[in-house]
Amino acid sequence: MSRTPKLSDVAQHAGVSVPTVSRVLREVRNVDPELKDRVLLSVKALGYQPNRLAKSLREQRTGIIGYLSAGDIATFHHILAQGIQNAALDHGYAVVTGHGSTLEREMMYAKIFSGYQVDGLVVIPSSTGDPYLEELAQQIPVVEVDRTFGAYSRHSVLLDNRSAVAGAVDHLVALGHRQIGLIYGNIPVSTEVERKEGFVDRMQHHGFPLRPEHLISDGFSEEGGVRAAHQLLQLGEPVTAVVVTTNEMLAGVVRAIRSLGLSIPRDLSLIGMDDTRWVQMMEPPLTVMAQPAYEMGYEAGRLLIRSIQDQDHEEAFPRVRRLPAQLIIRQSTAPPREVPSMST
Amino acid sequence: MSRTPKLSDVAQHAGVSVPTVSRVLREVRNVDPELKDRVLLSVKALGYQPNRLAKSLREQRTGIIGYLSAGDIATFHHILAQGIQNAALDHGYAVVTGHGSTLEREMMYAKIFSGYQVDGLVVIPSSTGDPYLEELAQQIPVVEVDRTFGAYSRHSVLLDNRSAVAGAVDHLVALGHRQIGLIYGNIPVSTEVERKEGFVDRMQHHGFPLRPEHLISDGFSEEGGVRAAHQLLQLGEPVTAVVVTTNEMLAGVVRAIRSLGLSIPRDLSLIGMDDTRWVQMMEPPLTVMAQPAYEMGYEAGRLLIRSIQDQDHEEAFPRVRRLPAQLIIRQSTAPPREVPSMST
DNA sequence: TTGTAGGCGTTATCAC
DNA sequence: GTGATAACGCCTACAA
Repeated sequence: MSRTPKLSDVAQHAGVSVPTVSRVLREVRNVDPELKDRVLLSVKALGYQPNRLAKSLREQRTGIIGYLSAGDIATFHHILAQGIQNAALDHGYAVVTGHGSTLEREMMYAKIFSGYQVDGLVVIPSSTGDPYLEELAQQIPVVEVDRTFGAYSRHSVLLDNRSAVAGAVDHLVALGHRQIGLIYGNIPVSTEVERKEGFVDRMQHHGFPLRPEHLISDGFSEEGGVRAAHQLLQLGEPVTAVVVTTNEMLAGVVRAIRSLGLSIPRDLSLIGMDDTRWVQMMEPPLTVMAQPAYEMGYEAGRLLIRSIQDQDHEEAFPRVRRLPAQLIIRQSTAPPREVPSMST
Repeated sequence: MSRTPKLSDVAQHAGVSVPTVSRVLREVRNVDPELKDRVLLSVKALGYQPNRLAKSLREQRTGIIGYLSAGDIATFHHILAQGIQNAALDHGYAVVTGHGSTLEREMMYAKIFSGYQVDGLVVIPSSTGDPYLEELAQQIPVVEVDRTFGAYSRHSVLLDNRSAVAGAVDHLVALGHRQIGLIYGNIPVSTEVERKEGFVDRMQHHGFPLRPEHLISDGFSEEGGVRAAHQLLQLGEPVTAVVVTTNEMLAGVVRAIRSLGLSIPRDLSLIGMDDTRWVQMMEPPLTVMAQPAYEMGYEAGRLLIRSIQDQDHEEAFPRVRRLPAQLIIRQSTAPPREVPSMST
């Protein structure tokens, strides 16, 4: 007998045929109760565990989904991954994970996933031009999460970025701010594009003239945030409030504000994105738009699995699912100071 | 022809036999250069991709390793996971991930990994009594990382917890502190045990009398940190410095210190564990013992894969690999204030 | 050097 | 209701 027992071992032990054991285990068709008992006893006795590999090969489906993340290593994407994990677990799938924030790595993982015959893929895309991913997307369902380029998949689970930023703007406007700046990342990813557009739209909705110099984009990093903040805050006509679209840049903005000797929220109101711990522990705790990271992950996993199991009715599915952000008001936002040059 | 081309399709296309194609692709044995070219051309033409499932079934090894994490969702374990991912990628393995911080989920994942025939497993154990994990560990190599119960595996990659805490103590002692408190988690996990022991040993090494009331343990959470800090700081004979063994509790300790109106480091020096962003963004930035999270993950992955590929020489391997922490001095530690009651 | 045959562990199709 | 038999895609003898 081999190292681990297989169906034929159980069959021999129980004195029945291999297919009978298989049928008992899968509870398919009727099996004589007595034989069934004998089989189950033998399974217990031998400690039989089914081999998913053989099952997968035979059934032409692995029960594995891929998760390819190009996200940064901050908390948001980690929590999102938990959501996917749990959705998979709840539906009997396993997750093989890859992390690739460059096109090269994304391509490597696309090949790997393809080789492992994953049944579907959740992806936070890093680029818009991965030929392997495109090919994969034609063979199996792919769900984009967090960001989209619209190229790979028919389905996506995204934040309602426009509403999120609009909510931030509304909050600041209600406090009395009129000169509001936006700091965002300069890479053409959907989140950044939508957040910027949402900002512009909402400012116009409120009838505020839009000053191009109040929209600053820079690198998607802490350093980018530092540079953008310096640029924005050293204008002749400074803003009284700033919205920052990414957590990474937010950290840089905070550092810059400190180094300029400005006080939050006395001199400047600040709204960030993503409710991480440091945002809560800071002095003062920051007002942010919180993303439902776990829910986004779970929803992406669930949508993918439904998509896998339902490939016929595919067309009926929604293509894009938007989840709302939540404004969490802390102490980094307050009414603007009276500006002497304007009030006198 | 089936949906995706297989070896026989390539063979037919190239006008050779199946094993020839296989041999060309695996670059094993000599193949006539002309046939080889024809085969490679056909592979390209058909877009053939090997099916790992069949390969795995045949070879009795999957090239998949499991990663079971019972870690929290803070940054440390996420970075560690990146290390494992990259070690796997570098050696041609894929990673299927599970997250289970309870015994129940740990058992579920152990079964899943077993079913997928993973070649090995890296685990941050959540408990000491998972029968499925124990069984799995007898069949495939298992490496514990971050913490150990010593029950599942012969190998582990851990922080040098004793030295880490000793370094923190030394730093505080050099600043002039004598009354140093320790706040640690009250669950019997190796990290907490070792850190506490390291603290006690080092205090005794310096010849300072150890006061039991200066060693406070509480729940492994922010709330636990709050409670522990209140308990420690409201003693008759208060400490001038505190070492906190976990990031979660550290957040609670900071909150408690603030609510008590104490100033860091004027009234109290503070050293934490784990160099996360919030620790850097805080006012003042905290002095911490930084863990080499990525390296720990990579090392665990590498050790596991070596272990998988080298099952014969297994015995020669080291059982425990300790990686050093690094003291990062920021502004939460300073000499203690002169205590009037003692100096006058 | 190349091809043929058999098997990895499972499920599906058919007789019985 | 049950048991042979074939097949999933690949690799490894062994024979040609």
